[in-house]
Amino acid sequence: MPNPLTRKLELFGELPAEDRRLLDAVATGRRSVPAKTSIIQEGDAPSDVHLVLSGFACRSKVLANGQRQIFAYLVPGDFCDLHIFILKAMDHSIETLSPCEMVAIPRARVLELTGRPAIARALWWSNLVDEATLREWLVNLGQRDAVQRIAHLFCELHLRLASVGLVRDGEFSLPISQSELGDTMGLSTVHVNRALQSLRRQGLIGLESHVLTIPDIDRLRKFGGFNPNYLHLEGGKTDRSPTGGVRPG
Amino acid sequence: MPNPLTRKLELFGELPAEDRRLLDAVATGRRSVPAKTSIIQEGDAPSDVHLVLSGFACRSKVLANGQRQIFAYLVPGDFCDLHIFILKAMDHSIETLSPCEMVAIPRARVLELTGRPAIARALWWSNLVDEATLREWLVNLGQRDAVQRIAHLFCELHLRLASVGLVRDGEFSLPISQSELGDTMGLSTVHVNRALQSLRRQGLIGLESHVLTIPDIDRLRKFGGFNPNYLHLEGGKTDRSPTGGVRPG
DNA sequence: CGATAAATTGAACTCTATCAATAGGTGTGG
DNA sequence: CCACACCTATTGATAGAGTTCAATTTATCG
Repeated sequence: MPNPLTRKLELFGELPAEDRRLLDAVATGRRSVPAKTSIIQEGDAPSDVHLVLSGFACRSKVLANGQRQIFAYLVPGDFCDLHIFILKAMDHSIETLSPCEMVAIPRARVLELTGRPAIARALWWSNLVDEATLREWLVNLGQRDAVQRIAHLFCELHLRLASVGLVRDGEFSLPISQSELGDTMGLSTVHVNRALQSLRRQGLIGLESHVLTIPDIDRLRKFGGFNPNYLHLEGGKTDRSPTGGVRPG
Repeated sequence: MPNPLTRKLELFGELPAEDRRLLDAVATGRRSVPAKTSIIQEGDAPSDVHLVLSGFACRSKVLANGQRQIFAYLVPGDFCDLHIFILKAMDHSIETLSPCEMVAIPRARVLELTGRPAIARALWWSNLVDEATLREWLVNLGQRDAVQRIAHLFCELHLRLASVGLVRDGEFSLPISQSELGDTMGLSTVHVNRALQSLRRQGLIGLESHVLTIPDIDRLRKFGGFNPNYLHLEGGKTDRSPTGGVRPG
């Protein structure tokens, strides 16, 4: 059973068996981290690279006045801080949203991985996708109203989680609070609540006890103006169907 | 006289003379591009890498309803599309804002550059800074009101342009319209206009015939909540003074 | 100098935030 | 098992920031 990192990187293209073995081996020594726990603080210079194996974490920054902006969700298969090889200090923080399983991979081990050309290319691809995602979030905050904005985010999570096998029958676990959603979308908690009700009322989503249900993903995509091209999944092993290679079940 | 690319990359660290020579040589064959001209369209798979030598260009995306979001300004020394080595197609467009001078560098030439370890590292650094900038813009859109938002953008441009020698006495050329500013900040043209007036009224900026004057950068930074750490200039040849190594003149 | 784009202003309207209160859930200690 | 504390979700009412529409003035450019 491949770990989520291997699974994600193979979306870019098939990996040599030896590479796959190396990647799978990296998931040993996992540790459980409770929800709402800081992994890395702004200003830190971590020596290990952290990888999420289960649960949701996030990148975020807290302003002087206490406002917080979350600018990425880290889901299983995502690296937290690959840039430590270049940058002197973190310019943002990383913390868990839900209880997570993580591994801390020593620099040397990561260098071993990036020494393998296929892995290096896949990691580069993954980094470019992260960057494209950031751009799409900017479009989301700049151009869409609250309801569309949240719909768009849910479409993205649906696809990203499906690509690591975490979606079943259009349902997936969304272990975050409405206030955290607000910090993600630049909205107040109250308004997030009302936007969610609007989505439910329109039958676009179901959301109960932190399980999100999307009865008709195409409808939600149309509503939120979601176009999956920025996730750059079309070149790899996935197909070009409207759902971007993701099928229920 | 080094070109702006060389100058920018040396902010990360001194380069071997031979590397510098290679980088400077890349600026031959420049061509002039008028304002508001498309360089690369979403969906394209460009074969050359484009570099800005003078003027302002931008990354942007236009939604189905005609709304546009600009998510990066490309100023002298910035590459437009280094990712063509990995991604199959552009997920956004690039166009000039002002008249620009650009060069199209063939893939092979770029590979020659990235074959030099010091250049490769500097380019990686530059890419990470671009990504951090994107995150900061997300904070800007998500958490700050219109006036602070614009103030923050101006502080960033001040520092970035100063780092390639384009700021004199707190003044620099800002060859973009208020409507483009609006597309950048997720604001209507009308509101941008009023926000600019507010900044002028407070004596935080002067802006006349596309020349921006910042009489007191520290005051503007405080107002906009600007912290230059995300531009990661502190590790290179610049100092740690409050202006991040940038001095008038 | 005329034509066109950009900047500016006013007024009405909308979306989102804020304040405040209530209800539901969960975990802890007794 | 209950009481309590605390956090999350929900609802109502009000205020504010930003948009939209429309008109006018000011630049800019051939």
